[in-house]
Amino acid sequence: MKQQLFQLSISTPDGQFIARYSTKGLAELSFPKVGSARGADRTPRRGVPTPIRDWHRTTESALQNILAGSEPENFPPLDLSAGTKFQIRVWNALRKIQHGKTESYGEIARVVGKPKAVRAVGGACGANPIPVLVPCHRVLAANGIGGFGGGLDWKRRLLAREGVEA
DNA sequence: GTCACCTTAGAAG
DNA sequence: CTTCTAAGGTGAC
Repeated sequence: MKQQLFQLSISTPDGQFIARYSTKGLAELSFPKVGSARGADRTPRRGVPTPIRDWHRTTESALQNILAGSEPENFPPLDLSAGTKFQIRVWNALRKIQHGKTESYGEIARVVGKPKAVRAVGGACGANPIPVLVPCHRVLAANGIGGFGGGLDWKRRLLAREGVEA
């Protein structure tokens, strides 16, 4: 059974992000599609529960803050229940990385109690449903920036905004 | 079952 | 210094 997600868009200087909410919180966030300026948001004007509209406000503000290179004051509740036990631990570890700081895949692996599961951490980052708010981009390889599934370009840009040298 | 992936420490050349 | 290998979790085939 698949539960209904409420999809709303967020306009930023970098384009239109798409946020999807479950009844538990923000479940997904996706980068703008290049070139598509049209309102692809299937925002159900009348079916959005009040708490979700509220979270969306917070998400918008948090996202815009991060893109502008500053630390968000508030985060919406995140619904990470789509992930596996391991992935959820990784994502929670990522959320602890402070703005402007970075960790290596090895560090995260150690934090989640699987020091040797470095590559698995990479996998979990790639599976991260909420980029930017769950800062998968703050995880670098031990010898450089490493990779980035949805465009290494974004990773570099986000890090640059935070004043991080990659 | 096999392979590829946002990795890395260590051994060999 | 460069190259190769092995090892972990997960999803696609």
